Amino acid sequence: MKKMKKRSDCPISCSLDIWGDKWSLLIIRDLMFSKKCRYTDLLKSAEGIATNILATRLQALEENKIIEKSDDPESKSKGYYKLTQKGIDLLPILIEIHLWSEKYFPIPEDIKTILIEVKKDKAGFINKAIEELAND
Amino acid sequence: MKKMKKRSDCPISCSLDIWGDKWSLLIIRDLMFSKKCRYTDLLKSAEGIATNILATRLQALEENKIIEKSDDPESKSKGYYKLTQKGIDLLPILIEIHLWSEKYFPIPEDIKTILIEVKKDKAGFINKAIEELAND
DNA sequence: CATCTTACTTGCATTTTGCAAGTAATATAT
DNA sequence: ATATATTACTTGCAAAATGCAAGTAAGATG
Repeated sequence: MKKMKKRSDCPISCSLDIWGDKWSLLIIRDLMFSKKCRYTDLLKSAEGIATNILATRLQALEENKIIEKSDDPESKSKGYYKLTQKGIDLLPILIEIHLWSEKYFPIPEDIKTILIEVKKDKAGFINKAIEELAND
Repeated sequence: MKKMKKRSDCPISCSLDIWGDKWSLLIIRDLMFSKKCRYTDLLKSAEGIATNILATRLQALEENKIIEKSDDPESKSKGYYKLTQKGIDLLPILIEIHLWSEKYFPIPEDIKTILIEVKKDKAGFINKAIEELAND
């Protein structure tokens, strides 16, 4: 897998070099909120990612230590992906994207309900969620 | 300009459909933090965007009401771009990307200094910055 | 032991990106 | 007044990334 060359020292630019494409944050979203962790689960997500794109994105995210692949102890044919701490720490970014979206687009009701909780105590929500994610 | 088709109702996905590429957030960063507002200023940014890519991204951001183009009253050959409220409201996302970057990469000292202020009172910093941006 | 599932890989067409050069409408200098 | 420069792009083309369909290999299931 060819690495994206670092374009500058800007923190936004460095971040985008890693996950600044149309698919990476959706994969991270699935691992974070849906607990989808197997390759086939990720393939089934609403947006319909192509299998070769999924494979290359997973590899890039793994190389950048955002996710890690583990073997399923029950079955040798199954593996699963999970977020590293570096990946879990993207949660505040995903939350802010949700809040921005809510302001400017119609969004699903179930997500709206969760965002009401977020807005009551953003820092508290994030800390709790990060802790839960770290305990998996 | 061909529109990115909406892939799903997910707020993350809808957001990425608009600004989820390697360049859009860098343009928004420049308009937000450097007050670079002319076409040639944006072209000169550290990452070296190609002129045709800049033109298509600006058009897409304008169509999506993230930025708007105005004429310079002093000069007919000069125009400038500025963020709309919708664009200004991306600030919390950019701030969280900065904070994530700071945790995982070496980042420039001047930005670190600003992030110290951000961490003292995140909500306060964001409110003040949004207000200032809206008054331009 | 045959079929199914999982996790991919490969090949190829289409789309997007990147680079270089070109252009048209002002603006500035001589 | 004319020549040069600047601004804000557009165009053409090569290279890279994406998307789609089909294939594959190892392990699980009936």
